[in-house]
Amino acid sequence: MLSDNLKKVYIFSGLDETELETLSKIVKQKTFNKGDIIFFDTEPYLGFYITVTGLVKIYKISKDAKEHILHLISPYNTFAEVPLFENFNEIFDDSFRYPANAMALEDDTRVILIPARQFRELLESNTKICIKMVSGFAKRLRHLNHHIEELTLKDVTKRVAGYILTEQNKAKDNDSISLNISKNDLAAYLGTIPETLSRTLKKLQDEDMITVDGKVIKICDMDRLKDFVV
Amino acid sequence: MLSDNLKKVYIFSGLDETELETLSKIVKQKTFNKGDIIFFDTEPYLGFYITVTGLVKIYKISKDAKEHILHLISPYNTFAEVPLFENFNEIFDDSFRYPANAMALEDDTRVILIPARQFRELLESNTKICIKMVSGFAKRLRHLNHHIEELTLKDVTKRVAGYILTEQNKAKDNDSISLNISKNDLAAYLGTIPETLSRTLKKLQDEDMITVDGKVIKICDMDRLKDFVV
DNA sequence: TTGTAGTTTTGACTTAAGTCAAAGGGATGC
DNA sequence: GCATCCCTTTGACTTAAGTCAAAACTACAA
Repeated sequence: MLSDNLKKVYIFSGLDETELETLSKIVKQKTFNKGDIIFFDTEPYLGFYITVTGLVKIYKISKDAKEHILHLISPYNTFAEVPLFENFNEIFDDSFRYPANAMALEDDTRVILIPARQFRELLESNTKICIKMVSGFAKRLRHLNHHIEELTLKDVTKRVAGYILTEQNKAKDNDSISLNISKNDLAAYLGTIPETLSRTLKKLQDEDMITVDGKVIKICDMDRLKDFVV
Repeated sequence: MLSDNLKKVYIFSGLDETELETLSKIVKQKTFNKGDIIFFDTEPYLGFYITVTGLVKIYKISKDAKEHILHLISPYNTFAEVPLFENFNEIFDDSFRYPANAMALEDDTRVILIPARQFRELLESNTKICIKMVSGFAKRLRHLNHHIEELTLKDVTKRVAGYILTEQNKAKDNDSISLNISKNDLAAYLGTIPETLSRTLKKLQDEDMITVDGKVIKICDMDRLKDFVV
């Protein structure tokens, strides 16, 4: 049910049943297939989104068609909330655009659109949501800081090794990870290109730190991998 | 006066005189000289800061001593607010560290420290501040998104040209800018090294787009510079 | 003024990572 | 089945930007 989905979203976790009902009346649900565009950075801003199922990539494209992925949004996480706060008045005219592009990476990617105006009204009357919003932004800021640190201070090999360790840490149960995105997308996320990523994984394999089998990467020498990334 | 300074800080701009008085009693003022460390990323988190005079750089250092500057904080802007929202309970134990390093870049750099606990209490009772905090974070997020876009999608020459145009846009009055930071720092901010920055500026000069005289950069061919960066 | 330290520039060289082109793989649909 | 498309890998080559070392310039202090 819709309000059950909303409840699982961090910023809405403080709302009671009535508030959730009210909210669920103003939101819109949409479903996308793999490769479908959710929005382009040229479109007027309508509001922010929640991923309910599937996976969404937030990305930028340069003039010469290079792509860089800023975020990968998994279920019950939000995206495109930043423009909400652009400027109290300007949001509601048509000049506002989405700050990046969003694409579904899996079939049956379901998202919920929260319209900007209604949400802003809710926010101004509800301190709890507001504080959660700040916390959510803080988390996002930490992620971006970390991302910049990785991109500027580390070479591709260290970034790849770092990504593997982070993913393994999330899964935690065993020493292998299964990529949920294509290697093309992983390359774009790590600030490199598929060819280089491929060669890098091979290099880490030749050094006996990992084994790669399709989308499954197994960590063979955790210790060496760890003090290699730092 | 202290509360006059606080009033000029965006997130405090909604507070009345009494609230400002209360706030000014819990804050601490500190003065630093050029090159002084305000905090290291190894120190326990005390609270966030406001720059009142001077300039502060927020930066990261890699194991092999490479530096990257994340932000440059000018007067009446805040820094190190993100950890405030790390986790409601954990902030107050000693395990919390600053997420990056902060250094004064000018003599007589004055900052105000807002202690974490007291500010959190203020925040929970004051929706206005909370909304301004979200807006402030949104602005920061936009900046970081832009920064990542620059670093990943553009080469050094485009980044340098982009920086010049942004600075000129801020000043606005004429077509030349005066760097307020050293070229070493500018290089670290643009994700490169001093040698490369020097050569890049020379290249832009040879192409007759700019002239460089010490810290003053004059834009000679605005149009060409503009459609060069995109 | 000279000294000293820090910043910036220049030159010669190296290298990590990108480009281009082609060949394998794997999945999906007809 | 095979054809098509996309993803991934491999090889050969190029290049942007980094490294290292030294010189030039700047600024302030003795």
